[in-house]
Amino acid sequence: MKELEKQLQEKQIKPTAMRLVVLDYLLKQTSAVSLTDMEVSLKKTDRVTLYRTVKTFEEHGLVHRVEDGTGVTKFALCQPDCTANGHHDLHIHFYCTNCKETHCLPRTHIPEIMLPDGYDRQEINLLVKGLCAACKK
Amino acid sequence: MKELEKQLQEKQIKPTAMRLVVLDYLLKQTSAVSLTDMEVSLKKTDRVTLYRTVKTFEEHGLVHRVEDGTGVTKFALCQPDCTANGHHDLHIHFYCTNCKETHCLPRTHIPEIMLPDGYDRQEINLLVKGLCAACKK
DNA sequence: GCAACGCATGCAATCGTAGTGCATTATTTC
DNA sequence: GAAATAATGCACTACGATTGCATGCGTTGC
Ligand SMILES: [Mn+2]
Ligand SMILES: [Mn+2]
Ligand SMILES: [Zn+2]
Ligand SMILES: [Zn+2]
Repeated sequence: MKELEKQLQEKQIKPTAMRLVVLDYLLKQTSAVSLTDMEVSLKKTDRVTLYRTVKTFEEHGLVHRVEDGTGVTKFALCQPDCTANGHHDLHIHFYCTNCKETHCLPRTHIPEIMLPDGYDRQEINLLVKGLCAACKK
Repeated sequence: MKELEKQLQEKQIKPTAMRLVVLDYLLKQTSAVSLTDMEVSLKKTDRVTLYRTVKTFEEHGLVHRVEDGTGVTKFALCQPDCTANGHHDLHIHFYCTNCKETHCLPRTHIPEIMLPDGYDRQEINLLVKGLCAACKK
């Protein structure tokens, strides 16, 4: 349990009981989760508290939000090099149209994009939809 | 006006009064629009009718939806080669963090993505956020 | 022309998620 | 331990998406 506390403190997040539960839950996930997912899995937790917990996590560079085109925001743990000053784990997200799961693909790099003249890039979101490895078989 | 009717019929969409109004409006836009945008601009139109109109357009390959991370779905006219069997105008979308407009960049091609083994790509959504040419100055 | 049919439209209502306000509770500081 | 500060829980609001249903309207067969 001390391990979880340390992970929070490294990101300057005070380790409350609720936050430890949420972090523990996030560490066990293999795909990005919505607030509703969390609410269902972690019984007895208030949705708004979860909302503010992941918001805090996001602001401190512990989780990033994933936009997978379903309309509901999902969250996943960041790679280690994210901080409160910004998220640096630029990677692809994959949405499986069969199992509806959304995966981070941190190994898959985003290629350089040539924008038209005058456009100034600040951020890139690359979402690939299709069948995940488990569903393809 | 016959021109508009023809455009609908080419996509197998029956040209009703409402649909002509919506298509005319979409042709005049320089950025993707939300249902609320349409509702405000086209007075006296019912939101649900607009919803179903663009849905019909989308199903027939006349418009495509644009997910720009704002949480609200936007729509824009397709390139000519989209049909009811699928949208084929794979291109980048650009969201300007200053003016909040979302542009299709149909000239900017999406580079090839190498996915991990087992993943099967069906669709790609590439969203770039930053400053548009007008706002950068 | 007219009746019957099917699709399009408009209105009301529901649903689901995001977000805010505020009182209560826990934690830190002195 | 008391005061100050931060986190939590509950109530409620906001808003876009979506459905159900009644009505309107154009097309077709007669
Ligand atoms: Mn990710
Ligand atoms: Mn587009
Ligand atoms: Zn899958
Ligand atoms: Zn702009």
